Amino acid sequence: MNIDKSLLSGSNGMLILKLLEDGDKYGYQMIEELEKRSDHTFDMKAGTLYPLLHALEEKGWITAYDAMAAGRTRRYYQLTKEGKDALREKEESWDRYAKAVRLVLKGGASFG
Amino acid sequence: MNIDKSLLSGSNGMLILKLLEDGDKYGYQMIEELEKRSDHTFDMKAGTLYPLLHALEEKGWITAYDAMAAGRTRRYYQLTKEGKDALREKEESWDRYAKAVRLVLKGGASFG
DNA sequence: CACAATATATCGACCATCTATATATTTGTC
DNA sequence: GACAAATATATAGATGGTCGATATATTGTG
Repeated sequence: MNIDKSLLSGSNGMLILKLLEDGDKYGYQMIEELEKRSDHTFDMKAGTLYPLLHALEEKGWITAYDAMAAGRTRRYYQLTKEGKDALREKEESWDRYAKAVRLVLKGGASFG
Repeated sequence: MNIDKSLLSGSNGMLILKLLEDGDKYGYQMIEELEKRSDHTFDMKAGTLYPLLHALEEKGWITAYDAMAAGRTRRYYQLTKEGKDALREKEESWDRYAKAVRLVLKGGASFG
């Protein structure tokens, strides 16, 4: 693929960045919101999310801070400027990819 | 994800099966047609395609036969009944997945 | 008090894909 | 006729994303 392949398998990164557009969130909350917002299609695993959050942090796309809530320390994540830019690019890549898949699935004769 | 994850990263299998719906094809031809039909978005590598074809063959979704064409022996692949069923399932999974991504990207407030 | 739900985290494994490489034939060009 | 480019198939090694399993600690419920 000549389009960002890390998105195609790794669309989870895009989805997490998207969630953070609405405001800071902690890990467990993201799993729940992703499930709700996807109409119960997505069920991201903790074993997927936390390594992903750390990877996004290393890229400088999100930053983390600890805060007390409900008598418990929670680790909140915030979208950075760079994260917003990355999100925009990933959304564009996704649109292109989804459109291309639709073209192939619509299929029939050859194009060109 | 509670939907067929092998599709999400591995949408290539679905796309190949789809191409074969139109008729038998050989490997190199599939790479070219995929590029044309996707409006030059997809550029599948030979190192991706051939292992994939062998995997699809092992699953019984396609069968292979050799034929002469242009003074050269080519290995053609044909979609089986099981392959057609698998394709239908993968298309449904793709629709669900793409719809869920759209929901998240449309985003904004929380859903129920 | 036990148990489920909440909350974060790491590890080992698997699988899809890529790059690089190998090999052979056909077509086009000088 | 020689050579390069395109055609055609194939495998090996590496990378990267995701999962299941596991660990740990707290909060709410019966």
